[in-house]
Amino acid sequence: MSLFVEKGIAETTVRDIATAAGIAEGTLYRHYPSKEELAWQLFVVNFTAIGATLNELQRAEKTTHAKLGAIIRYFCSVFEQDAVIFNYLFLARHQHMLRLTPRQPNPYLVFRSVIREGMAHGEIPKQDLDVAASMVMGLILQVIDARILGRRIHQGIESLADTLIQATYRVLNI
Amino acid sequence: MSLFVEKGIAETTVRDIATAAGIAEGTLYRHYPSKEELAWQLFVVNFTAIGATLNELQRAEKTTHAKLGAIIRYFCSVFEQDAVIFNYLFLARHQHMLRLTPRQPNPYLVFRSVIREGMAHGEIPKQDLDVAASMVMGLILQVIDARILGRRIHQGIESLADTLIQATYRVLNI
Amino acid sequence: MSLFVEKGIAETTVRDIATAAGIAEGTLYRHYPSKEELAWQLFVVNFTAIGATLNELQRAEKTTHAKLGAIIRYFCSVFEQDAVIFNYLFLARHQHMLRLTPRQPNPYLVFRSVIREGMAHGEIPKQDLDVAASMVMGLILQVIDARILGRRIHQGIESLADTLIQATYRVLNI
Amino acid sequence: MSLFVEKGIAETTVRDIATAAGIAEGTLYRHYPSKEELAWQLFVVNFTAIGATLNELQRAEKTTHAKLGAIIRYFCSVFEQDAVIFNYLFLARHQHMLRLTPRQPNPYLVFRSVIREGMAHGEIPKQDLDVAASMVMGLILQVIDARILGRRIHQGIESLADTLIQATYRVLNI
DNA sequence: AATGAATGAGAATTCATTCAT
DNA sequence: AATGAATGAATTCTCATTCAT
Repeated sequence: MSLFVEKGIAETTVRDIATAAGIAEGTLYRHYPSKEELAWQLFVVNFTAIGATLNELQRAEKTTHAKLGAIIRYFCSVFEQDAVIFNYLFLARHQHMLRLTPRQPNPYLVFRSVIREGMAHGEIPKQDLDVAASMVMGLILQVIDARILGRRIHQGIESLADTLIQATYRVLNI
Repeated sequence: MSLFVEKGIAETTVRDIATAAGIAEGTLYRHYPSKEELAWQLFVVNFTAIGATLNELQRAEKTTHAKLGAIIRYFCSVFEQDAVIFNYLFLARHQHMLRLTPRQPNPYLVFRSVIREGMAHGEIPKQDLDVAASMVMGLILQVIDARILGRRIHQGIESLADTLIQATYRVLNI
Repeated sequence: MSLFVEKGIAETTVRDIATAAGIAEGTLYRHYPSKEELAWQLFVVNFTAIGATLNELQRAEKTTHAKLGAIIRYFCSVFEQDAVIFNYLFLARHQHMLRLTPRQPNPYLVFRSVIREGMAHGEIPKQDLDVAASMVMGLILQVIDARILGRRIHQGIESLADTLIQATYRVLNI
Repeated sequence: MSLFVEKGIAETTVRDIATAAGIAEGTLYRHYPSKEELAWQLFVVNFTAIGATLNELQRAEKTTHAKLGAIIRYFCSVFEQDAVIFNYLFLARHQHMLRLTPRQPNPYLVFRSVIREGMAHGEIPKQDLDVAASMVMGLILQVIDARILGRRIHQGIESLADTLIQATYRVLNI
């Protein structure tokens, strides 16, 4: 993933990967049928793992307010701890999005369903669901991206999470 | 740009481009020294053009409120009229960001300076400038991106712009 | 010729030549039908010109001794004055030698015929004609080449010519 | 080397080489990083090998007279046995000469040092060292070259070596 | 199961030559 | 007659994948 993030997927060769992994080029093919499939596995495993965790987190909370807080806080901490995963998922998103099935856990869909339920229960004012979910995802992702790459943002992770949570409440008009 | 957006930059061959352009492969090299440079030119020309237009638009307005409205509205209209340009800029961003000089007009910096001035004039509550600018950019871009790619969002462009403007005001606590 | 000598014939492009000559690429084709033909013309014109001059010089002298002195002295002076020609002829020799007809004036053949006549008149001891001519050509060319390229040899042209003439006499056993 | 000698280095394609070698084009690049580097390796390996052998040969002899005889005789035999190598070194000389370091064994320098020592020991009359060495190299190389390419010289290798040795003694005034 | 040399299709790029202006 | 943009065949080189060891 580091290599894919640093150089881009197409620009990373199988030799690069094998060297970095300390194995022979041919050995890679014992684990993945192709470079393309490796990139996909890396994407889907991490993407769905985060989706699954987010889902558990939101289910553990009662109110929409608390659910949003929990999942945003998790978002911030997981990417603080593993910027490479965040960057990879961010980078590979467009290429792999279409291959995701609706059955697979999906962070975007977790946010979406939390917001949908919030609207259903009257905790969030009625509004276009996908617009709302996109706005929330966007403001969070962009800030994390800026923090990781742009080096502009120097807030601690705790206060950053709080900032994003408050902003999310305001965007959703909670 | 269409080809780059459809297939990805690395996946688009010079032959693809030449064929689509109705010229010979060698002819491309009379206009651009390499495929890489072509991708960069396509990026920088359009990116700075949008940056320059945004800057003019915000200067034509008095209040921060109006400035934000004008530039978000433009964002929505440009993507509506030139979805390919918008997508290309979105796609190529990570690859080319580092090569941009601070002198070149830059949409992100326009948003950032409007927010900075708003805070200076007391029109926007004091907050971390780059976090605020990132949140605003993020919520706008993600929604447009979802509309273009995800096919989830079907609102008309007019009401979408208004939605984004209102969300921006709320995020910034105006 | 400078370009051909500096970079090699294959490595010099028509664009290089046109630029150096201050003309357009297409214009070159008004003067020469191809780059290959240009290289050939450059070779044959200079090669035969030197051959013709050498022939006149040897005819103006009576004795083999004097003939050899005259043509070696000319060799030294012409290359002292135009190192580029020497280098070009030296460089292009192998490529173009086969295309020379026996009718065309040829420096090697002038040396050869002077030596042949010298042997016929008893001025030079009998020996293998082509071996003798090659040895003489070789010792002269290599020294001039070393002087031009290798920068090892710093003798003045006058004394160098004398040295080569004396060496030629000794090699031929005159 | 055969291909380079027959067609010239620039005129020989990687495909030609791979086909002649009975390997795939890509395989060549597992052995040499570029065609250019292949040409250089072919040059330097053979050039220094001959230089090293010449050096051993001259050290095995006591007198300058014997040293010159031994190295010239070797020159004649190596070209007889490996005309392709000889031709290749002759052909590639100008392109690669500048990349040779003074540390690498070098046939020219062997001749030069034998002559220098000969002058130091009074076995060869005092004269300009580099002029003398160039003349000797030139007369030998040109004859061998003529024999290989020009098809003019048909002497047996034994008598040719003797002829060149005697000519060398005369040129050096031994 | 691991290796890494070999493969060969396909990529970017070059450049001698042509030709409309 | 000169120009220089356009051409496209040919070239070098890359690299995902295969396969004998």
